[in-house]
Amino acid sequence: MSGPLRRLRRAELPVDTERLARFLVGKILVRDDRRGRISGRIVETEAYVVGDAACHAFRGPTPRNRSLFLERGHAYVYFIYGCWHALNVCGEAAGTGAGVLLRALEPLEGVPRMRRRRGVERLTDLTRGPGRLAQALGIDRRDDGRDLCSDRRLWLASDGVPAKQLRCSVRIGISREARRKLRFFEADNSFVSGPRRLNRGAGSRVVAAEGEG
DNA sequence: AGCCAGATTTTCT
DNA sequence: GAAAATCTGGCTA
Repeated sequence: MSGPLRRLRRAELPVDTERLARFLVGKILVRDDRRGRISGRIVETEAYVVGDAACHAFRGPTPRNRSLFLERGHAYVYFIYGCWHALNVCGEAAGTGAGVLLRALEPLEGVPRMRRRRGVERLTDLTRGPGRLAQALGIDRRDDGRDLCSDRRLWLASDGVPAKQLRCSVRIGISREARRKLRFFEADNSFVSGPRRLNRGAGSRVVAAEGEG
């Protein structure tokens, strides 16, 4: 059910953060180093769009968020709650701050290393949630600003398999602009984070996919 | 299955 | 000095 990996080119990334958030569900995030490869299928994203008070770029560039203003396809990695990192993909033209938070992966390669890094056994505890996935892949501030369309260590790929059914809901863990439905995920995928009420039933609705697999 | 409190530190007001 | 795009373990609010 998965073909060979093909690196995503910048030209095929939508030039719009909300569309990019939909586009990235079903794509692959790859971590390569001398010990081998860790990869996972992106099953949940959130868009933090232009003019959005919940977006870290809303009040303009600071030392922390400056890479969020890079051209689409670059990484913005921030540190939060004293112990976690989270990975975003920039979604607009250079100079415009907006991006897509990668919230959950379905593990593909490198599961033993993910287990060691996370200190847990259960497959669904490895990469379910933004902090967990960053820890499983060893992502930290050193990855901030990488170009995911050209970097050797951290990059985006497609295996040609599209997401089955895409749904959207409100975003998780924010207070500002909390009603906007900018969270996207694959329906009925057990690696998606968040409360059940958002993932099943009336808390979410079906949306059209963005592009091919 | 759902909800809550505590951990922990950077960042900006 | 408070808030923060979270996670974990424990209790049933």
